[in-house]
Amino acid sequence: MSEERSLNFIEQIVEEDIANGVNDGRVLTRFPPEPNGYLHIGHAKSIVLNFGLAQKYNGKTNLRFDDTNPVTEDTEYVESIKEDIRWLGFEWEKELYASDYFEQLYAFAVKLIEKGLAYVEDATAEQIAAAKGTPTVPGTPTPARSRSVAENLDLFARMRAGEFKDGEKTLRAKGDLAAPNMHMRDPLMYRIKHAHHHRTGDKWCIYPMYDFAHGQSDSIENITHSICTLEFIPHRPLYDWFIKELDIFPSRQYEFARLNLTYTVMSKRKLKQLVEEGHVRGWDDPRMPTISGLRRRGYTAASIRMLCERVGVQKRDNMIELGLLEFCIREELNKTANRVMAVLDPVKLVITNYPEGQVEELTAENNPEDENGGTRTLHFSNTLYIEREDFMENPPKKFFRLGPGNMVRLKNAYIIKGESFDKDADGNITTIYASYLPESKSGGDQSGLTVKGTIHWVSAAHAATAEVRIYDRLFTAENPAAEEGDFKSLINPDSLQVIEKAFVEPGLLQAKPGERFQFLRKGYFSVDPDSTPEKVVFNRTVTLKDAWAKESAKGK
RNA sequence: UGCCCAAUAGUAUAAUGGUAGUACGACAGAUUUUGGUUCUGUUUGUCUUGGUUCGAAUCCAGGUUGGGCAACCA
Repeated sequence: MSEERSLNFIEQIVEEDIANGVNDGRVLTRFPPEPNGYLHIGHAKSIVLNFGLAQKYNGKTNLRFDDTNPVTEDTEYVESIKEDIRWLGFEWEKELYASDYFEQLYAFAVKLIEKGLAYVEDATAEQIAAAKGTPTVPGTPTPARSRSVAENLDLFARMRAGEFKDGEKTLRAKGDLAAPNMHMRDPLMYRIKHAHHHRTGDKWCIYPMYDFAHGQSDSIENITHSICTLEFIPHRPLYDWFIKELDIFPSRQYEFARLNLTYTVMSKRKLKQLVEEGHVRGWDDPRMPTISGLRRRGYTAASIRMLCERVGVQKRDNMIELGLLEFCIREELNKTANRVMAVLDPVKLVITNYPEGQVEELTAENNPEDENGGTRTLHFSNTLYIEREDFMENPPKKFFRLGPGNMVRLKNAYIIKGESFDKDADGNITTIYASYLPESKSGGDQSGLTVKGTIHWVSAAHAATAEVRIYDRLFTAENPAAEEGDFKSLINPDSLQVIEKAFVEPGLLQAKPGERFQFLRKGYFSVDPDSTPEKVVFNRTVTLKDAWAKESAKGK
């Protein structure tokens, strides 16, 4: 009752239908993936839409695998798709397969033949294409178009019986060869494929085409609102035509614009290529826009759902900025992720006036955004690691970190003042020396000083090591699919950086795969399934917003 | 070229004939033991030309631009 969110155009249609008593107000949607690849975030939009609509209007959603092409499909994909939908937080009413309807669809085809609305074609693919004409030139009938009903019935039965080779015959609908919509010019309904199907095995050698399977499957299930993407708009007249001529339940098709995200690709074909050619480590590589990739990267289901809700549902093509997805995950993790300190690019810091060998226990807040987040104990000593970028030999004015003579606070510990440093033969700083102010201890600061900067650290003697994988956008172009040439030439060569030995708080050794943390000042990280008890592996989900990075980039 | 779909700040999205609003971003400031968070403020928009109307982002017509379709893929 609280929010007054306006309805998207599909919700408006559904509400009108309910108001008009269409289907007695019943709402049944379906999510219909072809099991030939892994789900990506574009599918998430469809899932959130279909399942969300049903939830909102007291309906149900079926999961239906559109498995009408045996040569591309596999059970492996079926399993991953189910896992991903569940992970996103949705449960389907029925798990169904278009292949469950092969017998029924065959009967539908026979009915159309009997009505004189379908015929068995002898022509090859090339001949059919040639006879279809062009958008401006009407098609011409092939000789087979005038076959008798009896002959068509006989031939179609023999197609099913396996008397013909692949490509030798097809079943076509008798449409309108002059139709401006090319899909109505005698579209194919069945083709012969002597191929093993992942569910029906070798029972069938003829398989229905999308156009003769999808709408009919919707109808068989009594789907009320069949929601698909924009490219199926030209198929809708066919969808309606089959339903009308078959006189079956009138499911209705509605189309929305698919989700596009900057700096990635969203076509299954391209994603498959990235996997098969080894540009990424697999479908669940954390750089992939797949659901499994995003999950491994550390994205939560809620953040993906939030994105889908924020981008809305429309008919205009769109390109969503990756930044919006990042906003969604930061928004959630800021509230839920415990803060820890991790030094990714370490340099040694020695506190010259802190007694050698002394160890002090300090208290640190786990999450300032969470009152019940609790605290943990940190160990402090005279030798620490800090981030290399947190020290500058000649700091510019706005650099609020450590430098010779500069003061900075060590998070949860003391204020220190930079003194000197050692360099190796190559000019790299090897050790930084600083002094600390004993009266500036966190929680009971008596120093009266305020410093601009606070940096994170770990005690060298107490730190654990971990592998940290830093990810960046997979492509260098905003819209790789739109660029000239091979999209793979636009792959970002620096999309993965592996830090073999980062220093982290020792407590992190107990972290379990999937756990998420904020590495203070560095970003949100989640534990990768590659982790072992000996070596924890972290994936960087997303950086924190970084005002300093922006500021320092200005000078260049 | 034929048919179809679409067009509102940088990106998305609302306003359904009656004050063009919201979010993300950007910019500025305040707060801050994370250059994070939070808070405040600022900036930028109805593709175009006509028409209907007291009144048009919205309806109509023409144009422009972008996208889709012409697979034995889905």
